[in-house]
Formats: sequence, C-alpha cells, structure tokens
Amino acid sequence: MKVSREQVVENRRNILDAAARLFKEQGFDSVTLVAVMKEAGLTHGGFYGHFQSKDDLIVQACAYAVAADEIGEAGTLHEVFTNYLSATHRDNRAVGCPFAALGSEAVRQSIDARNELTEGLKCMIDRLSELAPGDSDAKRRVAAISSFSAMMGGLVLSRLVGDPVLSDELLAANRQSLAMLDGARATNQRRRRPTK
Amino acid sequence: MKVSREQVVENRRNILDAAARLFKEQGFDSVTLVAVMKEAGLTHGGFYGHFQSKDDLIVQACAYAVAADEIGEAGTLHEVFTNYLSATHRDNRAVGCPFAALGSEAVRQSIDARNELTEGLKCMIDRLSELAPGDSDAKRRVAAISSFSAMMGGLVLSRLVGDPVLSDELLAANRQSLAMLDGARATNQRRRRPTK
DNA sequence: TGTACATCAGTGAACGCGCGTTCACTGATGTAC
DNA sequence: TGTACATCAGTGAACGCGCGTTCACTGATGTAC
Repeated sequence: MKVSREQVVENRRNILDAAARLFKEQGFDSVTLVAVMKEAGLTHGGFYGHFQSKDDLIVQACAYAVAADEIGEAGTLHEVFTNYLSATHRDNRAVGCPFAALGSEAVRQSIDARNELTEGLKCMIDRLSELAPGDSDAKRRVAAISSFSAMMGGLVLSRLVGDPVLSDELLAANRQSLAMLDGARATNQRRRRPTK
Repeated sequence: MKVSREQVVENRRNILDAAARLFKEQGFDSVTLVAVMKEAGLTHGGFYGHFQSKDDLIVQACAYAVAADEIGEAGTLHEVFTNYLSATHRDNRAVGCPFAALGSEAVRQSIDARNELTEGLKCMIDRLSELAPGDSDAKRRVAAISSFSAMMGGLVLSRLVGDPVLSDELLAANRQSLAMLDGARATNQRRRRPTK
C-alpha cells in the first residue's frame, strides 16, 4: 500500500538507521537485507524502492553512520578519549564509532563506501585538531591523528580480547597514555581556546 | 588417493597458511572453503579430514596467524613502528599484522578464535614492553599497549582511506608521534638493553 | 469541498546462485607375513 | 627383501539452506475535475 511522502522519507531514514546499527554490531556480510528491513519495521520487498542494491545501502549507511557520529563533539580532548575509551563504548558497538566497529572490513568495501568513511575521518581529524595540544597547526594535527589512531586501535583490541581484565587494562593504558600526551604538550603551548 | 604421513602434515600446514593469508586479505566471511583448498593445492572435499568446520578453521588459522607474526622481532621500537607503519605493510594485508587485517571482524568471531588472538596479543605486548621506553615495568607496558594501539589503528585507517595523500599522512603522523614518545621517554630512563 | 481514478510504496511469494557440508569412491601408502 | 591387502587422505558430484534480487499484486495517497 502506498504511503505518504513524509512516511517515505521516514522509512528511508529508518532503514539507514537500522542498517548502520546492524552493520556496526554484526558486520557488513553477516547482516541480511531481511534483517535490516525487519529492524526498520518493513518487509524486505520494499528495499529496492529505496536502494539499488546491498552495496548501495552499505555506501549510504556509511555516510549516515559517520554523519551521526558524535565523538568529536565533546569540549576537550580529555573528555573525548575518556568517553571513547570507556567500557560503555566498548560494550555498545551498535551506537559507537563506525571506524572501530567496521574499520578492518571497510578496507575491503567499494571505493564509494570508503570515500564516505574518508570524508567522515577528515571531519573527525579536523574536529580533534581543534582540541589537541601543540603549538602549531601541524603539531596539533599530528596529535589529533595519532590520538584517534590509538583510541580506535585500543577500542578494537579491548573488544577483541576474551580476558576482561586485559580488556580493561587496554582501555586504561590508552587513557593514561593520551592523558600524558595531552598534559605534556599542553604545558609548553599558548592556550588557543580560553575557557569562557 | 591416500598420501604419506609427512604429506598430510604439510597439507594441513598449507591449508592453514592459505587460510591465514586469504582471511587477512578478504575477511573471514568472504573467503570460501573452496578458495582456501584451491590455494592450498587441494580439492574442497578433503577439507573435513583436517578440520571440523569452517569455524574450526578460523580458530586454527587465528592461532597460526599470530604465531607466524614477526612484527615484534625487530631490535628497537623505532624499527618496529617504522616497519609496521610503512606503505609496504599497508599494501600487503595478506602477509601483515592479523590484528590490523581482522581486528573489527574478529570481535564477532567465536570465543575460541578470540582467545587465540588474545594469546597472540599478550605475547606482542610482552615483546613490545621490552623495547618500549619508560623507567618502570608498568610504564613500559603502558607505552607498549598505547604504541601498538596507535600502530594498529593508524594502519587500519591508512588502508581504509581512499585518498592516497591522506593515507600517507596517517602513516607519517603516527610514525612521528611514536618517535616523539620513544625519544621523550628515552631521555629520562636508564638504558635497560645496552647495545652489544 | 467532494468524488473518481491514476499513481506508486510496500507486500510476500518465488527464483537462482553460491555456500558449507556430506558421501561414495579412488588409489597410493604402509603394514603383515 | 618382496608381495598381498587393509587403510585412509584426497576427489568431485550432490545436497539443502540462506541469501540477494525480482515481480505481480495491493491498497492508501494524492491529484484532476
């Protein structure tokens, strides 16, 4: 049965939202279109009214996921990595960072999907560069890139590990290391963003 | 046709080697048993003489991959991250680090597979702890964990990115950051491993 | 504003392909004598 | 050492299931008058 134009827009959004969550939780290959459409409250036949193929959905869902990602919106680098390297984030892949959830699989996706993620990564690096310590744009950018790499790598490893003690240690060690880097570089720089 | 006992052992090794390479290159789900057996120079029917199931192969291939991983065998931390964060490593997933190649997918594998990888990670952390800077075991261990997290995260991001300029920058920024950490901490520590 | 009808988003059965897995068979190995 | 035979690693056809995808159909929407 035909639905209203607003409903079409909402349905498409629901499909993308369901796809992003399921992909991050279970991976691109394991998630079926039937599962995505069911999660979105629809039946599978309607899928091709919204997307050309599963590959097309993956591209759109990647764009949606990086756009919805709020990691960089905290006020300080310390807040960012404290939230990122938390047990909560580790244990909730579906609503977490798409790079950590899908990184090593995304490498093998279409160039279109990777380009969407690349745009999201560029945006993330720019936002973190504003928060990172360093007395030049170049240094802050290096700090942003290395900080995000460590956060993302550390989170993946903490999720991978079976041993819960080691998993917690991996998060804590990365938090500690980032705190040192943040503090050490902060000492010999002028403040760029004075607190209001 | 029956083959000699030595040939059986070699065939099993060839299957594991082919599986580890193909998994790292294409991911667990995309690789078929037919492809693995063909790569090992056999036909698919014989697979179940060596392994109980594809899941069993994944477990054994994870163990094989981490055992074959030589990343931590360089002499200094600088050598380790220079090799790890290289274009060569980025462009050759099949023979590279299993954590970078399979990290975000391995999260969703069986607990047996994750335990094999966990053992490999523990071994990696121990080896890097011997090379890492710091004036206590605890600090060297934190440095080892955060260094490996950044290396692994940085490599995954550099592989993911479509833009080759950004990809190179991600590698270079992480090398630079690790060099700073290595150098900075090295200044205020006694030398633990004097050069022979 | 009310009515008739064309549009088209969503439904669900069906298709075909590729996958993991099974199994009857083959023929070289390796043992018993 | 040589021969006869049981063993069993590997072969390749076949199976069944689940997946992405298609399509004839439905019925609410929204437009023309």
